[in-house]
Amino acid sequence: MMPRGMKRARSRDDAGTGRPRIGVRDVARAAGVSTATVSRAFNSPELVGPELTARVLGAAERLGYLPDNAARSLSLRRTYRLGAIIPTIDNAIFARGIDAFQKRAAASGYSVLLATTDYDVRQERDQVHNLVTAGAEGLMFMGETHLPEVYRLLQSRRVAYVNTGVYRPGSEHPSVGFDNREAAMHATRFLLSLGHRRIGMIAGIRKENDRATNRVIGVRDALAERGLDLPDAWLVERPYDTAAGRDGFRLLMQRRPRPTAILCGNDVLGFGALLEAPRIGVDIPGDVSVVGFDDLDLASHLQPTLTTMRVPTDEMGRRAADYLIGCLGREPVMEATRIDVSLVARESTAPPPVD
Amino acid sequence: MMPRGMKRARSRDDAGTGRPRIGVRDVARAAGVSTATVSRAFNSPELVGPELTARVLGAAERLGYLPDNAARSLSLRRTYRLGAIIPTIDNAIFARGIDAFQKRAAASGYSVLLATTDYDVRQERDQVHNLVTAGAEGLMFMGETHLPEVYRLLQSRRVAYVNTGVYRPGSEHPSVGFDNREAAMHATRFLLSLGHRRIGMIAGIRKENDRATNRVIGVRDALAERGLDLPDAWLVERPYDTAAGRDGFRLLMQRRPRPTAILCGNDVLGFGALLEAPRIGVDIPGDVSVVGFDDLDLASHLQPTLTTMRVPTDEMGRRAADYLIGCLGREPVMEATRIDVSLVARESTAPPPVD
DNA sequence: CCTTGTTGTGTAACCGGTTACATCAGCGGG
DNA sequence: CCCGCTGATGTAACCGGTTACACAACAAGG
Repeated sequence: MMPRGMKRARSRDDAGTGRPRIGVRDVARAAGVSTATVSRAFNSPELVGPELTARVLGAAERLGYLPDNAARSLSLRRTYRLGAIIPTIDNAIFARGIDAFQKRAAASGYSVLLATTDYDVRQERDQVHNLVTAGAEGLMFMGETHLPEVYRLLQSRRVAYVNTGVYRPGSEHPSVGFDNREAAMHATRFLLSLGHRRIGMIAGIRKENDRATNRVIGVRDALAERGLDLPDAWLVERPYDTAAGRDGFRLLMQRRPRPTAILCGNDVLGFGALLEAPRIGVDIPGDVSVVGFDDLDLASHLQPTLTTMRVPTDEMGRRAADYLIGCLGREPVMEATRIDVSLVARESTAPPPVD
Repeated sequence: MMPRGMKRARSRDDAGTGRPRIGVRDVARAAGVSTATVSRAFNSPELVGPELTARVLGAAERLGYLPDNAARSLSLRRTYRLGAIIPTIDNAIFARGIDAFQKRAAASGYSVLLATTDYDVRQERDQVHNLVTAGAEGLMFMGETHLPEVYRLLQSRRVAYVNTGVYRPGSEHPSVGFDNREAAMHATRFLLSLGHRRIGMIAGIRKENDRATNRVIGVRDALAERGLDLPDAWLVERPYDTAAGRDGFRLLMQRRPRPTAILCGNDVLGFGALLEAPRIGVDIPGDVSVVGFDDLDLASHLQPTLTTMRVPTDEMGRRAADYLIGCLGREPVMEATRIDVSLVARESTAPPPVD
């Protein structure tokens, strides 16, 4: 029969490849102290005599000790892990937000798990489940439309979360962002102030997307203030990519009467409009004005430069991280944080043509 | 003195907010079985009688049991967590790769930790440290230039890793990607075949960036094959953003003699060139041909459309995930995987002007 | 000199799944 | 009828840090 020691010896190396993993007990032995002292030397050195601390750290260094994350998490009942769930990482606006979120999280000792949903709430639900079982203590969402079971899961597991890209002060759900309806109204009012009365829109897909939906509502509401409306013929709904933007623009340009200004659901659609125009002989802004949404890097480089709503997603990502970290640290946190968006007027907008 | 039970009771709820967390022991009690059976019912149901399995799953469902990730990781000595480290998420080419990487990982039950380095190897080292201590079992890198201590850490911790965006069959480090020098040579030969002899380059920052470096070398080598060279005056080095691309293009256009073709270190720089040209009265491709690198979405939409090297980063991300997962599953894996890149000829290239 | 603190360190029991090993039931063959 | 084997289930010892509590040493105050 195998001696007792054998089993333990095998269980402590990496899959039989030799080299046992080094733990607090090893460091403790090497430094001639107890495991408690080792742990304290790392996490609260002020509780340990200075020369002992040095001895422990020295031994740890010498042995190449790195604490085991899983054991630490289990013992502390804290993972220091956040999750971020976005529709797609392929849109620079989300990418930038995630980048800022991750950097801020890292600065506070949190790591970030990433997942994408392709704008599908069912994929979102699955990913939320994945992230939560992977130990995420806090989740950053894009938008506020999530399946009820998602909110239920978060509640029952006591996972902190925050909806970004939206601002909803009264809501039961925390948010960091801005009011999409209001922002769209602002952009629309700008077009109205230039003299436009026939305003069309290339919107994103509204199904299960509160931001896309509210931007359309914003345009409608701003038009309604002047007794105008947004006829179906002037509203096209397209996925957020450049080809779709071109396609949508071409379609709107075929309408008669045709709109003199077009508001796009985001910059990528706006780029499509800008790039399609010269190919079908439409002058921007001479014939038609175009407004985007997000202010991506390229907006200021295309010809003409694109008038757009600037959305500081990096700021949003940082604030979202701050919110979650604050929650988890049991600090007082604001339930809703407003991020300032502003209209950046560039070359793609002008008064409507006189005809 | 506080009775023994008290402490345990407190330690089992979430920070005093009530509701004790539900564990295998609770499920076992509710189902009238042992903890071993509960565990087996979840992880290897074939070892458990069917009606018992059902009883266990039912009880778990009823109690809202979700296994604790940390405990599982500790016990299994597996985290099922991968890390991805990229220069920046703000470039669509990386974003797309990460997206594919994450999706493939999720499909195999792995979650993905994300970190960015801003093209700085010291930030990279810190992030590697973060990800490893956060429990990453495998790491995906961009490029192969990493600090020696990074490789040392990975080795000593037995963390799997793979360098992407490069292809290095003989190397001691696994890679998934393509040969950047060769790809740049290919693009350069294309320009040569159009008749260009004065070829310039807007390169990315080469310091600590093997891909940027090798692309420059590739251009040089392809030119050398024809007895040509790349004078310093025709090589500008710029960070990967559109403004820098415009700037670099303007500079090259001021050189006398000026190049008739420009190869850009990536598409973002290429976009800059394309967008600057009309503003300074340069016709592309009439006066100058421009080639990009990556084939981002916009490359086929700008006017003129951009000739570029297509790099299927999504495929690269998937393969990288496959590689790491294979390693961790102790399956046989290839040490180097080649990803096909190809030149996509579009409107931005033509024979040089006759002058 | 004997309390009463204060500070520093050690012991060992946690955290919550997993699984080696023990146990027991049922079954076929000798 | 008994033995050995197979298959299902239970018991309890892990995994590796953390920390409540015990305890020792030493200083200050009475």
